[in-house]
Amino acid sequence: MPSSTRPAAAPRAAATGLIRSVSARVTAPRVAVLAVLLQARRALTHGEIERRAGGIDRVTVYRVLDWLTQSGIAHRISGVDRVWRFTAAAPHRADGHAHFQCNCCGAVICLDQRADRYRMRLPAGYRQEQVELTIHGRCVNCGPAVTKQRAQRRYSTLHRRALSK
Amino acid sequence: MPSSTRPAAAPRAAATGLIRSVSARVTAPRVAVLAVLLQARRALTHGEIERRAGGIDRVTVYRVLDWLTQSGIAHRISGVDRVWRFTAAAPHRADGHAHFQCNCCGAVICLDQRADRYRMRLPAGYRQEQVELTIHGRCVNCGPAVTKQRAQRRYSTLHRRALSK
DNA sequence: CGTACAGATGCAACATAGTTGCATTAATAA
DNA sequence: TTATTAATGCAACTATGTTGCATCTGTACG
Repeated sequence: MPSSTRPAAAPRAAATGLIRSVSARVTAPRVAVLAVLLQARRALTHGEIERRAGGIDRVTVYRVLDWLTQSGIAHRISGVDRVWRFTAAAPHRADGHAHFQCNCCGAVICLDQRADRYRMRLPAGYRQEQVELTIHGRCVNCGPAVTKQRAQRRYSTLHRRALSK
Repeated sequence: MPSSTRPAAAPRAAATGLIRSVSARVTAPRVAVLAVLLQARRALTHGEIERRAGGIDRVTVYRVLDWLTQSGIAHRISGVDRVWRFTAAAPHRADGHAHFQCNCCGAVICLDQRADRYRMRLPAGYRQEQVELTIHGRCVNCGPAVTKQRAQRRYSTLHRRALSK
């Protein structure tokens, strides 16, 4: 099959289809960014997406990600490290699923379990709208934990460092 | 009681005691910051703490908050708006309790319910260490919701604005 | 196929939250 | 009272994200 030999071709075609499906303009940055998300096995930060998409303006990447999120094509997660991460929003997990974030490397993945079935007792006058449930721990790449305290200390600082490269 | 007429006296005394209880130096910035936290009825951002503590260097406030968190005296929460918020860590809620964050004004409060009883199925090789459970919705001050979509759009932008003043 | 135009892009400048290095100050122990 | 050592304050820096505006381009329409 000569037309499918380039590895990046399939995600780009899927990206184009998704963008067209919300009747929006199919532009190079949108296709590139969405193709990156479709290929990722975990949630990516803006920086990671920018690097993988290659040659697209920083601001445009922000705007494309905003747009993808508002269109429901992508999904935005806030980690403990004050950084947004994005995934292509597969339909089965469009809303309310739980996440995992690694205490060591900061990587975020989506879990299958729903979070929005938890109803909490709130003070009078408060209304529950969404539930955000994130498990923190060690991912498969980071192996078994060091001490609990060391892990704690790494929480905020190391995350950012490890991920920004 | 002449010694308790100044309203700020009691929190400051409590703050001093707490700092001494971990055998650390009792300094003016530490007492001021911790007294602010002890008086707060919700989690405060760095900016709010700095303003309320009055006249303490920005960096020192960051360092005091870091130290309070690492000493277990204070407790750090990451909201959807990429801003740390801090509370004095009451013993009963030292670990694993849920939080509420308002979609409208961004305010964060601690809930009584524990979050760490939730065990999630994780992919092979992943280890659960902490659970973070945050309910998003409308707080009592912000009243009933507008449309769901409008609330969504406000999610990231309005939070920061509303809170930074 | 050519053209018009809404809307997307790219650039520069800005804003905000947090961090680092280092000289000075001050809380505690002796 | 003094010495020691940790904490402070200042300046400069980094990272993440936003805004304004001129230019370009994907799409619809002729």
